[in-house]
Amino acid sequence: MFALADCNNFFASCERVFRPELNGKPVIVLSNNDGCAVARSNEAKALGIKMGDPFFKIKGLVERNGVAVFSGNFPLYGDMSRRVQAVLREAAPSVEVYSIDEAFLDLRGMDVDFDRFAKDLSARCRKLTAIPVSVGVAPTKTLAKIASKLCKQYPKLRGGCYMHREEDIEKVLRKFPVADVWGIGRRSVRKLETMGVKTAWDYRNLHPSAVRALFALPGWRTWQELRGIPCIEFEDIVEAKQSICVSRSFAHEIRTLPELREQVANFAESAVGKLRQQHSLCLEMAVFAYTNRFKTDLPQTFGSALMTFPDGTADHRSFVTAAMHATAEAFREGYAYKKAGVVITKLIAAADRTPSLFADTAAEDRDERLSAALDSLNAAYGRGIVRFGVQGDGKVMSAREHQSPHYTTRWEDLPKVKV
DNA sequence: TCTGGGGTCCTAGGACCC
DNA sequence: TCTGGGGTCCTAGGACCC
Repeated sequence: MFALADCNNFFASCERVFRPELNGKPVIVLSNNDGCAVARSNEAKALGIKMGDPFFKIKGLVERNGVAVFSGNFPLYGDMSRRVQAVLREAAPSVEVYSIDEAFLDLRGMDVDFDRFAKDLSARCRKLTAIPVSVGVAPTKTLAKIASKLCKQYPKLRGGCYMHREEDIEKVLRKFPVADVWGIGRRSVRKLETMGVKTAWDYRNLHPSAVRALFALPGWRTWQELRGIPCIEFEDIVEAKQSICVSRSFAHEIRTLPELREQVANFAESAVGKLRQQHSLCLEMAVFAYTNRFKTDLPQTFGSALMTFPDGTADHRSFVTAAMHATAEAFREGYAYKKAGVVITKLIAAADRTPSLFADTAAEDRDERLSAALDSLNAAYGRGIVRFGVQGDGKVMSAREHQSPHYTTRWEDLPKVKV
């Protein structure tokens, strides 16, 4: 058996932990620049607010209904996520953290009452972190995902449920829209519609050769998993990322190269920080910048430039320098840039590096010590405490009007308890 | 005025090898 | 005039996830 633990309306729930008066009230959390709704409490969902709705379009609705609005507070959500993970790790020997708000548990070989297990685990998460979590247990990861969704739909199953009997699975799948199945995306749904496949049960009953022909390997795996045959690997070992991207939309459009350079320098610094944390080197970096695609009356452009590091690098100075060259190459006068980013790819483990025959190893050692010193200063005193001049104030431009405090990650934001 | 950010896996097809 | 067979590696694009 596998379990999926899914935090309900995660970002909204995190905000509520520290604002308990908002329990039972509509809450939404916005994306970068207060752009879109990316999390909604049940009450906000009931008002018709959809995932990804642009904030400016729902502002009226939000004000009329007294919806509590929060700008995204990722340090808080990341910290709450770690707390939930810690509780999950106590419950099972092997945990796969699938996203910031979901984790699979490997229950193979465990001999317990799984229904009890699911409900107890949910209750324990609630007690220790104050986050509501839905725990679904089933014979495959795909079915466990479905089980955890059931917990949210049926009050009787709140917290946790165990789905394993063939007749129960059939009953559930017959009512479960195929579009909500893990691994079935929009494109596949369109194909399936023309074939009259509407529910997970319909999909499960397709002829295997049809599945292979139309949906290739991923669709095949999903088909098998719906039939109770596990074939999606349990990945509890965190692999180093193969690519790292840092990108943002700007609060206001950028028209000059120096302004763009400042933003990109900050993206590059953030990217190299992540790269160094996983002890990798990168062979390729791309900088891109583009205009606002929604403003169709303005001239549009998508500029990008590629830099390569044949020997691999994770050096702060090399990174920022390369990013600045690439920015100059990608930038064109006369456009209003709305979004830019740095993507680094072709990552290798630092230990696997083949040094150049002609490298100046003394200089490389010196550079590495400098980069390591930057890392430790920034870790000890806060990111950006030591930075490059081109980074300006070291902050990425962003509008966040509804920012909540960093309750758990910043001393001055610790909640005060009245006595 | 205002429309998110960050990933992975798979496949087909081209380039290249002997 | 005739023009094989079998393989690997890389890349771009599609599809999907939260």
